[in-house]
Amino acid sequence: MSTQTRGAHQAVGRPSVKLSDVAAAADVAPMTVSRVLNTPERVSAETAQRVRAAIDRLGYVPNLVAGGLSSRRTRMVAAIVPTMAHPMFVELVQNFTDALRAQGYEVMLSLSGYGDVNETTLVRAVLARRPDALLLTGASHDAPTRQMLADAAIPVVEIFDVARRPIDMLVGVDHAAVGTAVAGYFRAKGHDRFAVFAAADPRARIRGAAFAEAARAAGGTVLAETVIPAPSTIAAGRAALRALLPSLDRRTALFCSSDVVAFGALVEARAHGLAVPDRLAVCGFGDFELSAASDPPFTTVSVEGARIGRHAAGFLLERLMATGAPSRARRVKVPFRIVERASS
Amino acid sequence: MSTQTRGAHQAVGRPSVKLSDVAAAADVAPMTVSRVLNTPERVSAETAQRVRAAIDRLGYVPNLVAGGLSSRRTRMVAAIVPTMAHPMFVELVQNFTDALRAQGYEVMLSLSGYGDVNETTLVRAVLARRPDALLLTGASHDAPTRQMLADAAIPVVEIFDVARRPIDMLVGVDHAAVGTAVAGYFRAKGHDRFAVFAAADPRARIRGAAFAEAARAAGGTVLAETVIPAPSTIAAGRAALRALLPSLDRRTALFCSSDVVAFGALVEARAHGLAVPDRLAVCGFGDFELSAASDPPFTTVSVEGARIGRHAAGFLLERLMATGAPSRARRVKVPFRIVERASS
DNA sequence: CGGGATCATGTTATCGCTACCATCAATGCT
DNA sequence: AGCATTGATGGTAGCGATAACATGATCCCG
Repeated sequence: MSTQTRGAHQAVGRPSVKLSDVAAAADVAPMTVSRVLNTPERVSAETAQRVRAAIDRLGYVPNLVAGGLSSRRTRMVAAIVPTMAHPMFVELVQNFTDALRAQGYEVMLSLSGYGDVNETTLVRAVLARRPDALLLTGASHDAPTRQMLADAAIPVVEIFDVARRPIDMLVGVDHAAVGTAVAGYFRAKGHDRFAVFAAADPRARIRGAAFAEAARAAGGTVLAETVIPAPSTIAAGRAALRALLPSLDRRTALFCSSDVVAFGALVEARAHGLAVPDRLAVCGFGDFELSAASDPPFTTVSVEGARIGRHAAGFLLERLMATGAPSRARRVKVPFRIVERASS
Repeated sequence: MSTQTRGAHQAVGRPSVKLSDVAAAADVAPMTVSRVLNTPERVSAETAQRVRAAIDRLGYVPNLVAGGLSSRRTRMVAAIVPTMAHPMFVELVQNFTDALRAQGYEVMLSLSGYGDVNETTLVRAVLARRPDALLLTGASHDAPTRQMLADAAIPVVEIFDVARRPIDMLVGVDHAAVGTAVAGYFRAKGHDRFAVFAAADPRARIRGAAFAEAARAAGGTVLAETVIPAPSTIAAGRAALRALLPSLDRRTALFCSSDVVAFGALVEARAHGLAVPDRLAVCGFGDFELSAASDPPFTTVSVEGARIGRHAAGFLLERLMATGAPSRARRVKVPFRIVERASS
């Protein structure tokens, strides 16, 4: 029937419809079918219509693996985030994905967890798929990772952290400033006894450490700097507060590295009849829906994930769509906001 | 320097290290390098070592795009789930990913949302990347989608729903049975007035409808079948309960299609001084951490996402690793469990 | 001690698509 | 009218890897 010479090699499965089949059916050259799919403006309307009809008739689904190899562009952007259990990341990824999809890129999502997967290994696996660009959470990466990224020569945007020397582009959140700001907020309310529950995650620890430091610098007492296993849970928040109870004989201000932990602490406080905010003032982090709906609703730090996602996508797209303009490093710091509620 | 003939074609960017470069550096044929990476047991120890040294020295990262085209195996499994905002899906995906990773497959995750993305379009985009297998949430798919999946000729597992005629394999949850069981549970507690808040998501609606039907069949009164916009939020649960308040003049049993909604309903109930469980009994769905930590902790339906993920991965792997055994359709129904707590 | 079996490695021919250049017709401009 | 320009389409040559087969070398055992 067709002129294709089917190699003896790899005769597995039914041969699927390919671009050349569509070309034959529409009586045009394969290259023309490719143009209809990728640069339709360079094909005459009637030819395009004929080709589209053939595509529909044959149920052709382009093979982006082949296309990616040939063009050296996979139209895919990889995103490495620690978790999707955190609503901020959900929103971030959603916005990042939407912005890229609008420009014809798909996002390949990889979850790194907290420490259980080796970053170098993960990045290598991701780069093996040859993404056109990469989003990376955090801004401290080891030498082999940085080397691989440099060799890959693709746009990279680091998010959710600040770095002295970013790999390429950065959409950061200043976690130390968050800790300091929360301490300042509590001080302004007259607190002089503090405690902090921080998850065993680099950025949570930075927030916690900065909080403690600022609290001490202001002459306050830091009763505890409790480290909570990542990922954060309500139960861990309850447990941490339970352990702290004996020290809570006077008015104390507590900063939790996550709203989930803060909620747990509040539940435990209530169970022990500890008055909030008179005896224990609480501030969380993340501005999850929970923080507003809890009883009492609690104060928290809000960071707009959506904004980070959009910014990051914008930075990458600027590079990806660049016609000839020199690519420049970009960095932006995303603001945060203390949302005051009844818990403090 | 090297013997490679670099085509004039596609001279973009710095040429990255490729398999043939490693081969040259290690003084072996390209095929041998490929073997070291894919079937090391077929290479002598000393050659393998020499090749590995060259790989490390050159910082070679294999190109899976090229490998995928050549072998027609991408070592990638696609997963389409509606959201990661639901902890059950997070757990499901995590377990699915882990099980596949252990066998050398990576998971490409796509979020379909609830209705905003056209499934056919999404599936086409996913298949264009030629995954070796596919996980699909839900079990009702339109004709074009089914056709594409048939043409793709890859193992497909549908999850979280039951179907009369699954596409291929199925790891289901019987949502109608959930609704019926919850109604039965409430009846056993002497309830005769019922209400249900169900999200505008196919499976949530099935749970809600089955609940209402069973309640009526038992001679009960169904005060409301409230549809909540998907995705579920605490606020929506509060609003729905607020609207229902005028009807709650007598003891009523409420089933919510999500723990998030149930939590919202409880918060609102407390705000209005409605006694739980005496006046309002509540049951959620999902067994989120929230349901146990809330005050009061509330009854919910637990479905093990981890189990679904593991099962689904197992089914796919059975096919993917099949040596020659005839592939058979598989289906399993994952059980659910009503976890009784203080709210009912 | 010889021939088939096994092991380690090399050679060849694609996988399905697209960049680049060539071709040819229609068009614009002086 | 003559010639450069533009637009639509086609032909060719890879992209970087691997399946299948080919080749020697080594091995085993009667």
